[in-house]
Amino acid sequence: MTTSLTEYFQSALQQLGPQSWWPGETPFEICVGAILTQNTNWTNVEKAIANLKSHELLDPHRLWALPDLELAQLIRPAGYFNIKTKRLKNFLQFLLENYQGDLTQMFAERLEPLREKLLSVKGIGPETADSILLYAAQKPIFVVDTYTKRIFTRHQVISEEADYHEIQDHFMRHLPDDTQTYNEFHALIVNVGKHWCKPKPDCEHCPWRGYLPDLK
DNA sequence: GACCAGGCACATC
DNA sequence: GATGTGCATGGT
Repeated sequence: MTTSLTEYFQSALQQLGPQSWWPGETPFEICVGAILTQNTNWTNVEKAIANLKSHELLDPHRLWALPDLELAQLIRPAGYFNIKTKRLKNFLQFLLENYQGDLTQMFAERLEPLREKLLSVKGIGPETADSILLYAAQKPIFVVDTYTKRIFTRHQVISEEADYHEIQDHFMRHLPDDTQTYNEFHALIVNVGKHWCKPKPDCEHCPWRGYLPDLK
């Protein structure tokens, strides 16, 4: 008995409700959050973003003008603050040089070319690029993260050795090619991953317990 | 005190 | 091409 991805999606949506992602107010805030949350608990990222907000720095030109040392101190709670300072500045330089700091201009580009350009920015990898494209630009691309790999390898939907692109491709082939579906499904996956499919899983209470393959 | 969190780039073999 | 390592804070 195998379960279609659409069934996983509908089941989680019914049990957990709409997640209303991304947890950010503006497209620029989402871009910043996507970089800050790399390998980091979201609650830590929230503190960093609150610092930027209180200093009225959630703006491409203002953030670019801020000295690296000051930016690093403000985003300190998000961890890896030195490397993330550099990554944020790399993204800002890209945005300012190519689109005059205007995300609307940047998002007017077609999905595939823009994805390639984002990946060329040092510090933006596939998950960060896709998060920006899906949640800030609202383009139809599926985001793969550690939870996605963990949950669906445990469920034997994908193989252990599948790479980012293979997993993404699998999801996009088996789901409606639709921004809202990709948005909601990824958010539901993170929810399930955070609460039940942890390194030490709590399968008994997981919304997807009924879909677990029989283990010997 | 150990473990974990919505990655990514880089060194080394 | 595969594998290992540095980056860092804050919550459980």
